[in-house]
Amino acid sequence: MSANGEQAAAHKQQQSPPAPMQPPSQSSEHIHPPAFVQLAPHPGAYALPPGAFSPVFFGHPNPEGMVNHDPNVPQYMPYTQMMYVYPPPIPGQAPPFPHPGVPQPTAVGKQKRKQVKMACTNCASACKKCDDGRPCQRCIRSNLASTCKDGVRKERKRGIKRGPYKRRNKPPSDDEADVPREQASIPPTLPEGYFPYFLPPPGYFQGAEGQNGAPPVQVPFYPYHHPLTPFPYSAGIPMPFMQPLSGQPGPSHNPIEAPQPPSAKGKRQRSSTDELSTSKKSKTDDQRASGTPDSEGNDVTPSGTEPAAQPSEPPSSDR
DNA sequence: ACTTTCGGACGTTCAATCGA
DNA sequence: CGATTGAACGTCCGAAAGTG
Ligand SMILES: [Zn+2]
Ligand SMILES: [Zn+2]
Repeated sequence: MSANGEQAAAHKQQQSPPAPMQPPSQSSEHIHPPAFVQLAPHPGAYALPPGAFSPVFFGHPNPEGMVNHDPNVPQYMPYTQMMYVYPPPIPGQAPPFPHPGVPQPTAVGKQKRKQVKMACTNCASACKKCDDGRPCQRCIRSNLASTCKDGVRKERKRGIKRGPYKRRNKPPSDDEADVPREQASIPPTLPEGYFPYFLPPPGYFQGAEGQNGAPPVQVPFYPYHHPLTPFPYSAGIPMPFMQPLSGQPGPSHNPIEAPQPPSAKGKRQRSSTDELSTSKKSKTDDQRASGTPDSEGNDVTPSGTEPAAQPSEPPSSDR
């Protein structure tokens, strides 16, 4: 199948993949009720993104749950660095709106899939996820390491006429017509140490809005660690998930969780003419003995020691 | 229940085309 | 000639079919 490039141009949305950056183990019973912190209006010179709130103090709701038991660290620590407070991403789910620390979903809230540059022949024929190692992890588990080798990429056809291209889009003219006015007010780059956690949609904090657009009085506080901004209470702290304050159907704001209609594809009938399966594989498969593949699609080793599957391809793309 | 197969969504590459 | 476009080509998700 992989050789057939005839694809319909219409890309229909597929089920959203599980959210990445899932902690190794997480249980819903670790969810804490949100604590609340007092907020103050943004004192700085930078405009807050719409919907962002600027807390002055951060505190862990439950000192028992703190990982940092350093007596020098106050239980309710003044956090002088400017931050925006938003609900954290819920493990296993995509955040209801963009969140740093979660790989940026596409505009429709979908996480981009990462592919290896070249799958081995075994994985390619099985249409399964490969990795950059040779032998790849899947072949190792399937005792196919001896036959694990790169496939040969076809040479692209040349001389194909393509017809006229669409008009090239000009560099955005002064009147950035496409940019919604609210977004245009957001500084393109926040100052160092600032990062928008979430931009809750309007009405997300139901009843929490202040009068005349004034900052809300209280918002739930969630410990969350951003890699660029050390946070005193970060690792190991279970993250409660934001629920709408009252009467709101929870996941409705999450575009990822938009209810998918039951599969529209018709039933697939198996064809007996199977050319790919001529190279028979042994009877092992990815998820075997590994429980389930992790959210990223990386196979998880039984021992739970992820074999550093992604050797982080060189940032420069060949060209 | 587990394994295998594979339809099709979607990511990547790169030749054709465009515009300066 | 560099930038952009967009289709060819590729990976692999996820569900159905097969198997014991
Ligand atoms: Zn492989
Ligand atoms: Zn392999």
